[in-house]
Amino acid sequence: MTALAPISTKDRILDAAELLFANDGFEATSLRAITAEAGVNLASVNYHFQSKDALLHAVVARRAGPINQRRIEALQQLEEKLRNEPIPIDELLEAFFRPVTECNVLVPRMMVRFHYLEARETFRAIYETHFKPVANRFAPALRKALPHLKPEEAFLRMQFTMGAFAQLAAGSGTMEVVSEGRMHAPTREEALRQLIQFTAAGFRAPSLGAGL
Amino acid sequence: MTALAPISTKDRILDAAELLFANDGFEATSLRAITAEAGVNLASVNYHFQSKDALLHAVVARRAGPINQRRIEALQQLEEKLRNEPIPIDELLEAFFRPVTECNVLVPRMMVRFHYLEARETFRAIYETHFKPVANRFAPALRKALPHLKPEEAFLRMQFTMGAFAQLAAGSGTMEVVSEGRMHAPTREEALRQLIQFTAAGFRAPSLGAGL
DNA sequence: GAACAATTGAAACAAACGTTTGTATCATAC
DNA sequence: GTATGATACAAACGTTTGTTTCAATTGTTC
Repeated sequence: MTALAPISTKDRILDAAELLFANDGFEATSLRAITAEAGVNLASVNYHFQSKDALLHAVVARRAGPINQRRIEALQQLEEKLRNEPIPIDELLEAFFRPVTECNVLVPRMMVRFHYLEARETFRAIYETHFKPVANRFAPALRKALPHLKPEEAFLRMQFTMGAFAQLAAGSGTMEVVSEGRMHAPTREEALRQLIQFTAAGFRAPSLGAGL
Repeated sequence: MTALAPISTKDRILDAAELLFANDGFEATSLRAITAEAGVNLASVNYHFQSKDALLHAVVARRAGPINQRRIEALQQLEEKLRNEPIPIDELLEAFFRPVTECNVLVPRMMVRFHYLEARETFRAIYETHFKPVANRFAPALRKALPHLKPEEAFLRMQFTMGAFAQLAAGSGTMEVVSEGRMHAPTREEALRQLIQFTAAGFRAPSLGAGL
């Protein structure tokens, strides 16, 4: 086998775009920066993909597919194990988040940036294609796990959870910077466990009742 | 008194920039879009402010000052009321978040976009100036409120909390869109109470101990 | 090894960007 | 009544953007 596999131009573009989109954002990343990083010609982006927007779709699609597949597999295993019993909220959260934390660190950061930041219209399409189906798949199990919450409350807390994860995914190195070196960043596994510990407790908190 | 006060060019630019930065982001918003929205001449941005970056600073500074002042006032009141007793975590969270939710809705959304999205170097300066001081002011009270957590855990959970709030602030209309109209968005007061309920429970969750 | 399609390369395109320029307008002060 | 300052304006600056063009090169198939 070859020591270093020859990487196709297409993949080199995807890798570079993923890196730069994650670090600088979509708008701020030029095709020239991408092709320079990838070591390929400028025109090859429009040749292999059709436009910068289509490149963004391809970058996301390459990662979202496997992640969502593993999410659904994990959910199915839980459903089979527990039959009709409600799935505990922390196991549900782990099924949803572990596949993301176990892949390349760049991916969640990039996705988070798109999640509520920029390229609004383009992201809308990405959301509909790659995130909405898996969200709909998890929704019933989530409802069953949270019988004490009204639908609006459960939904709002799921949003909080997404935000907490986003903060984790987006901010690589945030802890060192903000604490000025006094603290070390947790490993990915530690961070995942802390995220689940935090958000599961949030979900289990009593309903606020009347208000909402 | 005048029914509708004449708004200065400078303020019209600030208002328009705040609106467009919040909705489209910094990079994606051109000075031409800002001046068109404000109904002023293109050059007036570089006249009243010096650059697009400096305009961003001004937009943030106009809002961050009053908000942080009210945050610190609320914290002082809690400290005086409770003397040396630890401040309950939910009261601490309310002191921190209520001043933000009670101001113009655009502001938190805009700040969130900058918080871990774009204009990295510019935002670093904004963070150091407007957010770091108030964060340092709250830090000791937070530690005292969370004696069961290691410093790293407390810090990580504060990050989760920021992310949960960010999701709330960034996504105006998210609930209607994602739920496809089945749910109505909560009022700001309801959302704040839900945020505190969720994150306070997260903070109170037991330490994970050894790992981190 | 010739023929052909697929891919890459350098260069150029129009459009949009942030910024600068020079001048006009308007108060207020002398 | 004229000089002075701050502000507003239209126009153009040079640069960068995403995209296109077309010739050169590569890889594959007969």
